[in-house]
Amino acid sequence: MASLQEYFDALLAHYGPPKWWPAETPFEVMVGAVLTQNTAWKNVEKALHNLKTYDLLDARKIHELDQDTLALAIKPAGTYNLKAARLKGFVAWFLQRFDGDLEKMRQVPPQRLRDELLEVKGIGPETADAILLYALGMPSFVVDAYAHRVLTRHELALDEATYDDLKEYFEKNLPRDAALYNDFHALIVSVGKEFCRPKARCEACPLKPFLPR
DNA sequence: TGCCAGGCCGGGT
DNA sequence: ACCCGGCATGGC
Repeated sequence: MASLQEYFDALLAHYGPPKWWPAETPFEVMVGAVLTQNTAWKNVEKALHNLKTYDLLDARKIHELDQDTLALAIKPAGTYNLKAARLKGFVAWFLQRFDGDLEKMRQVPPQRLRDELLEVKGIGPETADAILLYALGMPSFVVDAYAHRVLTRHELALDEATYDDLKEYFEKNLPRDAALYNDFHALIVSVGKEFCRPKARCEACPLKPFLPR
C-alpha cells in the first residue's frame, strides 16, 4: 500500500506547489474560514471583497458594527445571518481573549488553542484547524469533505470515519510539519474538486496509480 | 434548472 | 450517542 507521502508527491508532481490560503493577512484567513463553511470559495471572495471595500476587515471594526449591517456586507457568502453572528462571536472572543493580538494568540500551544477555538460558537473542527494551520502556521491537519472522499475512494478510511479519525490518520502518517500539512490539504482540495466529485472520473486522476485493485 | 459548495448548531430520538 | 433539518447565495 502506498504511503501518504507518495500520495503527496504524486499530487505535487501533478499540480505543482499550491499557493494557499489565498488571503493578505491572518485575520482575513480567520474570517474566510468562517465564511467558507459549506460555501463555494467564489462566493466567499465576494464577501471578503465587500468587507475590504468598506474597510471592515478588522477585528475592532467588526466588533463595533451592528450584526445586520455585517450580514448585508457578507451576503454573497450565503447563510449570512448565521455567519454574521458567528463572526461577531469569534471576533468578540479574539478581542477579549487575546486583545485582538495574533502574537498573543500564538503563545498558546496548538492543542490547547484548538480546544479553546472549539468553544467558540460557530467554530467547528475544520474551521479551527484552518485557523491554526493557515492563519497561525501551526501543524494541525485540516480535514474536509474532499479528504474524506479521497481516503474512502482509496479504501484508506471507512465511510463512517469521523473528522477526528481522518485528522489522526493524516497526522500519524506524516511528519508534523505545518508546511507539509498546508500544501497537502490544498492539493487534496485540487484533486478532490477535479476528480473526486460525486460523479468521479478516475481515469485521468493523478492518484489513479494508488487506487485499490 | 436544480444541485451543491473548503460546516456547524440545535433539537429530537 | 447518533440523526436530521436549517441556514442561503451564486456558479455550473
